[in-house]
Amino acid sequence: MRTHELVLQWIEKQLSDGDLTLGGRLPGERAMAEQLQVSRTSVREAVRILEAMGVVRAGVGSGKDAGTVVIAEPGSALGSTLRLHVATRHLPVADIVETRVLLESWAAERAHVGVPALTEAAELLDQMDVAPDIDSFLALDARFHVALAQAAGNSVVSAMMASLRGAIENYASELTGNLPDWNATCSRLRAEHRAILAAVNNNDGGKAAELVAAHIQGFYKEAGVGSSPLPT
Amino acid sequence: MRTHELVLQWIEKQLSDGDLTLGGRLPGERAMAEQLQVSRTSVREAVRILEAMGVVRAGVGSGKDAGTVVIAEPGSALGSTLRLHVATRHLPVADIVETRVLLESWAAERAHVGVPALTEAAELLDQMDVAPDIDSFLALDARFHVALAQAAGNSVVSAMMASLRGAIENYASELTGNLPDWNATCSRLRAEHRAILAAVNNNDGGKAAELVAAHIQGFYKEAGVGSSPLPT
DNA sequence: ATTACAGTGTGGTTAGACCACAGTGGTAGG
DNA sequence: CCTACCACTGTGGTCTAACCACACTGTAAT
Repeated sequence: MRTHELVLQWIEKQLSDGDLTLGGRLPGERAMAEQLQVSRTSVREAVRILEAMGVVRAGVGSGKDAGTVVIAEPGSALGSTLRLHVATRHLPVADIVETRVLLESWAAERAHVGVPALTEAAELLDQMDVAPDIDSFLALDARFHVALAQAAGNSVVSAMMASLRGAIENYASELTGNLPDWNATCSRLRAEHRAILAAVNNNDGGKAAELVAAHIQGFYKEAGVGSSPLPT
Repeated sequence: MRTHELVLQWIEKQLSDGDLTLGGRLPGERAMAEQLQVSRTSVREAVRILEAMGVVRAGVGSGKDAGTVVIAEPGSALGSTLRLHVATRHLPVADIVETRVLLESWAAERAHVGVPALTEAAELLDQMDVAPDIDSFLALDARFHVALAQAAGNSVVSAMMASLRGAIENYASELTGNLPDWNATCSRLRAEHRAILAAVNNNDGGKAAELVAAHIQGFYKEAGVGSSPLPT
């Protein structure tokens, strides 16, 4: 077993034993190196991995933001991973769209009314009405969909949707070039968003799920990407 | 921007530009360090991150398995990430079970008959009939469910199911202690697996989806975990 | 009381060295 | 001629020792 994996194992044990909790600080890199009888290099490689996984955040200097502290951001970490794999051309757009439909319609059907995520979703819709350009509109759009998914209260589904956000923004941005009339599409999307949120707040989960599925598939169809599943 | 992030960016560009493809080799660590005018340490940290993401695999020595080569294993990478976050107690079991039901019933309904993954699934069932102990049975069980999910041909859903595999094995192993009679449960599970596979091969997607959902929820219910969604 | 500054500890980065490993190719012995 | 051996080469893996920038902290001078 490689040295940095040993360090990783040690830190993971501290986590599952509860010796390290959310917001807690890891010992300094030099201290860990001495305690585990390894070089600081190996400790650093382990920390780098944890950082990439969204488990810790490293900060220089001293005080509140300094040191290596435990965080919980699986979404952004899974997002970078997906982005890298998309770069290797091994995750087709159609599959991402299909997965979105699956996750989001499920979440829309089970959204808990009154949850903070829905308030955030409503605010995002207001911001989208005055978005200055296409890309900022799409960024808000992606955040709206993530917020909607969070409303179902399943942390795994939330993390997965958050991880898709980056990919969604990218592809949406590329596909807008295929649209005949952005202004018309934009207006339609905004109306659909309002209808979805209304259905959710009205406790009409079934309708919300249908609307979400139609909303997502409608955009990608219009932008020139079919929604039919492709074999890997 | 930190130095290793610069290296990461450079490698990602090589990937999206197609200069680096699946199975391709990265330049040696020393060569990259010189080319980018950074230290070998920084290059190594970047490579370490890519390795954690399942984008590359590092091998010592020379020849076929040597050097740092581009692979595509988002599943195992996402799996480790999820495992770490479970260790921080931020991903409840109930959410994982719920997500399994969602992904697997969807996949069962859309499984493509005749695809290699289904052949593998059938072989796994045969091996489960002669599994020597509980843990190896559960390991095969988890692989069976992943294979089933792959049959739908959506690479994103496949990667997500693969990433859940580790968590599934862990929790299933812990929960078997709650079962009144393992032998009885094991027989039932085997029969249910056969029924699911038969429904899939019979092109009866709807029935397969129902059976899968009942199969997963049944086990966790029997082992003492409710299937009701919990707020985060 | 306020200001300026040296001190301390953090992660970030670098250079240079050595190791184990696995193939390659030359060479000595059969 | 063939075989067995062995030095060579290039890979990632690890380690040491140093320096940097940063941000806070305590102290001393104003």
